This record gives sequence, structure tokens and C-alpha cells, in this order.
Amino acid sequence: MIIFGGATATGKTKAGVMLAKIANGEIISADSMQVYKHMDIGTAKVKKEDMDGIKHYMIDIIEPTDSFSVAEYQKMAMEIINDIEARGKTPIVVGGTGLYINSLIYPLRFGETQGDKGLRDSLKNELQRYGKEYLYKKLQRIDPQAAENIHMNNIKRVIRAIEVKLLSGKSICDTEDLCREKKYYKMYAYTMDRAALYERINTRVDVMFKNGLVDEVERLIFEYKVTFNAQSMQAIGYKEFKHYYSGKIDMDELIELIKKHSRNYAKRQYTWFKSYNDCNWIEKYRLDEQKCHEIVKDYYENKPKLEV
RNA sequence: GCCUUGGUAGCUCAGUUGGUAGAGCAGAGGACUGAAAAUCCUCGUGUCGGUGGUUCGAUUCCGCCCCAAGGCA
Repeated sequence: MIIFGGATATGKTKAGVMLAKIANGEIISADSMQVYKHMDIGTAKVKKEDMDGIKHYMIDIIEPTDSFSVAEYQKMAMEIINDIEARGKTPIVVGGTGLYINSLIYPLRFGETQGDKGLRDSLKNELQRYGKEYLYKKLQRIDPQAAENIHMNNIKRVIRAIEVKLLSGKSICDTEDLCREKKYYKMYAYTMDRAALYERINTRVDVMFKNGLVDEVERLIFEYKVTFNAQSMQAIGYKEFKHYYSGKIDMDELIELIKKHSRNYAKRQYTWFKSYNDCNWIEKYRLDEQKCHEIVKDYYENKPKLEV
């Protein structure tokens, strides 16, 4: 597959479509929030008319009241990718959720220990009652190797590590060795000047509000009965409304907060993509048809001939 | 014109009973294996408004000046 990543507001969507047209490809989104229906404006989802006839997958696949996980993503997306290849087309993965991309690059890594809501809740309970030191000590006791790799304050990861150990008997670290198989891919990502990116993000958020973000959020809450506890409502551009509705912040502060969170997020995405040694960085506005042809050519020239 | 309260890191503010200062946010870097747009880690020298004085030593005390907010005329 060809992977096109990068930070938000960097122009991945357009790039993906351009690439897909030249590569005779279809697009698989790698975005943890665009999977949700009815969340279009705030997640900057591709519009029908911008798809330009290119098929897009992994968008609008679940209700905003549902929860979702990387493992499910991996399973569904891998099937789609294999199908696209079987039909002689080029799978093009476009998105900014690094973990989701990882799940495609290291195909075996997910799939053993499911998340267990009851266990998580009871661990959270212990956290509330006895504090994070207690939870962390518990992890140290049952899985010292994991404890070494996870910071005590990183509660979500501490809980997951305990969960994996308790449910499977294995360390969350063990899975790493099982999963060395790599799928063939070429990765690209946009870079651009940080200050310029932040400017783009700011104006994009303004545009979202002009395009009716407020209405979209209200529809989610009143029509689709989504609460702020929902996983989908962790999304930037949505979760901040909680503070607006409770009166803690006004509209201007809401907008500024969303901009800030988006900027912070973009920075984290950069960190993630920088950690891929095989990521090819493309200067923003440097991707044209010529370059797309080069990418596709390079992809097929290096692709292993023997595919199972 | 007088009185009061402020002027400390890009922003909001702590603090120093006189020994040149520290949090949050921003910003930068990093981690990440079934919640990931989540979660977490690391990084703080700035004429402490200006200027004179007291002092071994002042951002801290005193005088004057400048700026801001409020009050009284």
C-alpha cells in the first residue's frame, strides 16, 4: 500500500485523491474520528464532490454512540486493502492517526486481548479510591517489564497493561516479539513550516464554525443522543463544547480552545510520523501529477512480486 | 491635581521577613501496541517598569519619574 500521512490541515485528503487517480487506487482512511457518522465538519471529512469518483473506505462506518478500537480498524481495513489489491488496484492509506497506520504496517500486532469494560471500570475505581501509585504498584507486581516501560502517570496505559496481563497472562510487551512481520508499503507525509501550519489550522477552525459546526454538535446531542462521555466526543472540535454548554467558556473562548487543541494535536502527529525512519517527507505544495507518477512508479518497482 | 492598587518568563500570576526568582498556559522535543483527535514524559536567565538613595549586598526598604486600573476632586 501507499501511505500518505501528516498532521491535520496539511492537505492529506486532496493529496490522497490526486494520488489515487494516478495510481488507479482506492482510499482507505486512517483516521480515528472520521469513522463516525454525522461528524463531518469538525473532523474535516472528505466531501462527496471532492472524492472525484475515488472510492473511500473506513469513513462513516459506525454511529457516534458506538465505540471503536484499533483492532477493529485493523481487521476491517486489512480486508479492504487485500480486496483492493485482488482487484488489481492500488490501496492508498490516507490519515493522521499514527496508531491506526501502525496496525496496518505490523499486521499481527493487535488481536489478542480485547478491552474489557468491566475490568477497566473496576481498575478506574481502584484508581479513585487508592490513587495512581496503588495501580502502578499493582502493575509492577504482576508485570514488572511493562511497568518499566510505562510511566506511572500514564493511567490509560497502566490500566491497559494490567488488563492484558490479567486477561491473557502475558505481558503487553511480549506481543512485540511475535509481530515482526511487515507488510510492503511506501510512506509519504507532508511537511510545512510550523508557523504556517498553525495559521492554516486557525483559519480552518474559523471556517468550520462558519460552515455550521455548532449545528452539527447540537444535532449529535439532540437528534443522535450522543453524550460527552462517548468515545466519539473525545474528538477535537466536539469535546470542547462541553465547557461551552456548562457556561465555563464563551463562544470566543470555545473557538480559541479548539484552535489550541488542534495545534497541539498537529505537533503530536509530527512527532509520531518523525519516528518512522522510512517516511518520505514532501514539502507542502510540492506534490503535483509528476511527483505522483514518480511515487506510483517507485511503489510498483519495489513491490515484492510474490504476493500470497 | 490628590489618593489607592498594580507593573516579575510570550500570556495569567506566585514569591523573596534584603543574599539576583517559580507555577500554570503557550512554545519546543519525546513516548505511544484493542480509548489514540486519547494518554503521558522532559525542557524555565527573565535589565523582577525606570532612575537615584540606604546597605557589604536591593527585584525586595526609601525618594522621584513613567505606565495601567480604580477612587476623590
